[in-house]
Amino acid sequence: MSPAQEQAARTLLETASLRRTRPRLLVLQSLLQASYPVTQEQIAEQLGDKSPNKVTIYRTLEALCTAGVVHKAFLQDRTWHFEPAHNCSEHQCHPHFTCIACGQTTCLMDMQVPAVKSTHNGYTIHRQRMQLEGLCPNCSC
Amino acid sequence: MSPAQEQAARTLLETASLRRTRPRLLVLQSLLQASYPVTQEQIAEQLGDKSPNKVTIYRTLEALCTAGVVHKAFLQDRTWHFEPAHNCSEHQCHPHFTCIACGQTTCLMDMQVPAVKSTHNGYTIHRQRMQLEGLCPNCSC
DNA sequence: AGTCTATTCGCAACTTAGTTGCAAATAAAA
DNA sequence: TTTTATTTGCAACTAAGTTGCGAATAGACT
Ligand SMILES: [Mn+2]
Ligand SMILES: [Mn+2]
Ligand SMILES: [Zn+2]
Ligand SMILES: [Zn+2]
Repeated sequence: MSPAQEQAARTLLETASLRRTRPRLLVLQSLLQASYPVTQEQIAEQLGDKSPNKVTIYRTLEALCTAGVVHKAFLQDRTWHFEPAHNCSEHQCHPHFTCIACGQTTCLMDMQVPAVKSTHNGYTIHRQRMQLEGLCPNCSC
Repeated sequence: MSPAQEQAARTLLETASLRRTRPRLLVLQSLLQASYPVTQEQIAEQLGDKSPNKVTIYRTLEALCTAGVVHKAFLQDRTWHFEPAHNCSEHQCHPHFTCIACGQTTCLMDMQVPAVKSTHNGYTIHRQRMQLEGLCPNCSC
């Protein structure tokens, strides 16, 4: 973990008005250095010996989500995958692509998805999530 | 359950090359008469005394999904919601809207969502799911 | 109609992501 | 340094979905 990321984690906690605790700094750094959304288990694995307790990771993720610093990106195999919210706008997150062959999920930051109107027949739309399935470049062969 | 729906259920089973058993007919009829995606538990509840065993409902839904007659519409609260596939195209399902106030989910059959291209930077896209969150007409007040 | 067999069903036991209650530890304010 | 509200870790729990296996049955064949 780079010093820059450690600093970023501290700043995010301050932004969120959350106490600067060891578990929170570790979880945030783990999220920041990942290049795709990760699960509680992946975070724990990545942190190894230093990892906080499972319950603490979940509670930290929940607090960060409530503060808007982290998003629940998608639910896959009944498991939530989390990512920093810094690349998403308020209403529209980038699409996520899951390969049905290798299981790998990718953030399609460069794909243009037209945002739906914020209202539709009386519905007020706060958030839009796009989930794509198919074959990744590797598995398309 | 109308006789028409009973007939529709029989036809769908035939289409899917699945044996016409009591549990399968019941599950299919329950799906057909629902106006939104439903869970295993909702199906069991709706069928009441006549409901097949929980495991049988899951296995039936799985078989119907494999046959393409039913779709897993979305995962909510770690629970799959199923619906007949008859209103979806091969690649694009209609968007689903969940109200964050009352929890109700609606199929937005009339919303135009531009289908993403079937390829993107080497990714081959087979299926696209759009999930919307916000306030339903009732709760927008 | 009766027989046969591959398929399907029901039950009990299991798996696992996520949650809850509570006592011990600690961040940060005083 | 002291104090206290907040946070953490542990153990036990919850609940959707799965698995193994013996019993039941759809549908083919006589
Ligand atoms: Mn992403
Ligand atoms: Mn639908
Ligand atoms: Zn792949
Ligand atoms: Zn509502």
